[in-house]
Amino acid sequence: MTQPSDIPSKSPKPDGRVARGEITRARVLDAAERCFAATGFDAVSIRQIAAESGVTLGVVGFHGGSKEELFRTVLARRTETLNRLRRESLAQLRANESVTLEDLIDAYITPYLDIASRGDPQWRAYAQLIARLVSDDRYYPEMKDRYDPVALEYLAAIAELYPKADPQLMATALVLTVASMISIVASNLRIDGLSGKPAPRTPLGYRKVLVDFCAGGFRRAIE
Amino acid sequence: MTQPSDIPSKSPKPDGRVARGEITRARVLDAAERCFAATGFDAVSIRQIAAESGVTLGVVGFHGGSKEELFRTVLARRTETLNRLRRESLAQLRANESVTLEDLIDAYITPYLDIASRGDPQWRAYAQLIARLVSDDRYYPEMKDRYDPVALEYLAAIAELYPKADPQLMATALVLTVASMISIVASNLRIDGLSGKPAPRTPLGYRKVLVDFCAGGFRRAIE
DNA sequence: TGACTTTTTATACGAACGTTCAGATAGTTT
DNA sequence: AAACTATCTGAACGTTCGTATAAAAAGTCA
Repeated sequence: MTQPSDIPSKSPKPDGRVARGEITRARVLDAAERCFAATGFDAVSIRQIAAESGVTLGVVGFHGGSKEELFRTVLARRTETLNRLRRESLAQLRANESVTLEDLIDAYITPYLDIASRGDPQWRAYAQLIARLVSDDRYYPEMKDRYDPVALEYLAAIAELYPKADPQLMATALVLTVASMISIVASNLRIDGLSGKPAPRTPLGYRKVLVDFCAGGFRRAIE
Repeated sequence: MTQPSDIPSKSPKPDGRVARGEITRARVLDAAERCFAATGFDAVSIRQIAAESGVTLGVVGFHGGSKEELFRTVLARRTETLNRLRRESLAQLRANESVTLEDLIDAYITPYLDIASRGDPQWRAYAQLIARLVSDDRYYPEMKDRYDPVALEYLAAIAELYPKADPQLMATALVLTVASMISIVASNLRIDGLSGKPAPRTPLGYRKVLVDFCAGGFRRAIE
């Protein structure tokens, strides 16, 4: 079930063979990703990560460095892929003649819903890890450099549709859009609780209502 | 500056005098509230809370019990007040002839923005603590019983305006509304980063754009 | 094969953790 | 004043934490 990861190995040998420890390293990072996503940085111990990845304690330090370094490595690992997906969605839209606000929001949101809904549990873990961090200003300086550039590209594209809109209102609307998007990934529980029926199983099941909500809110907020 | 707390003391003596340790207990709970809000449950040590409240280590245990108990006490302490504010807002609306969706959303989110913007740093801390917890399914079972009843009252009021709307879509829209509301309290930083200008200083400054966004999104999502 | 590098094991260290408690202190009641 | 209860102090307990490291094992290259 685990599809091949699209994360480049750190140091491939010139002849193409990966270094010996690369498999172990991936196992450690994957386990760390799952643990950090499940309970957050502080609640996870190196020993838990070691047990989860099936290696001994020292190996985690050998491949991951300090706990802080390990955490930042996990954070950084998949951002480029996610950014690329979002940029591709945007480029694809630009090929069309008429682009709506709904198209743009859908293009921004769907890659994230997509990876959170994939079969690959690692991508799901990463999506949940991000959801855990956005509510914490401690990690913003780090996230800023990784995610804001693409967000600004989308803001620029939206600004073409609404040239007279206040930039600050648009930035706020985008932040609210992201918060809505992430809340869907972070918790499926509450929607179940508030409506009688069981909610969709995967984040992708919320794609339509999410785009509706965010686009409707966005348009209303900036006018 | 610290205005009198509206939290009832635990065990007032029959003659009205508070028990001796009640002041200390409040100091401990306040300090715990600030610490938990700042960095989350796991990153805070009892010793930090003791230092923050200016008492010795044992006193924290004496008044707060175990760390888990202390945390749950802090969580529970202010919920009734917040629920009361929201119920009062709703009751005030019902006195009016015509109530709009905007009115209802404003009535729901304003008490929260209000306490997060107050001078009292303890209410601000509590608001941020809540923001930290909603993204964590571990605490949902606990939060559910405290907050969902009032949320359901608002859902019912909205349902009166839109009798034909799908309950599940409405529940989803409310969850997205709450997520938007909380994201404003959780982080002021990103909006600054995405627009050039500095953002409003307090959450209340976002009241209008937030109501616009959520009401516009809500109406669009359920139709 | 033997020298060399990379990886893994097993263990240890000091620090910090949550919790407990006997005894000191202070306030209240008789 | 004496007995009593509530509160606080200071120190200790056993555990777990992150990190470091010497030595063993495995793999690579001459």
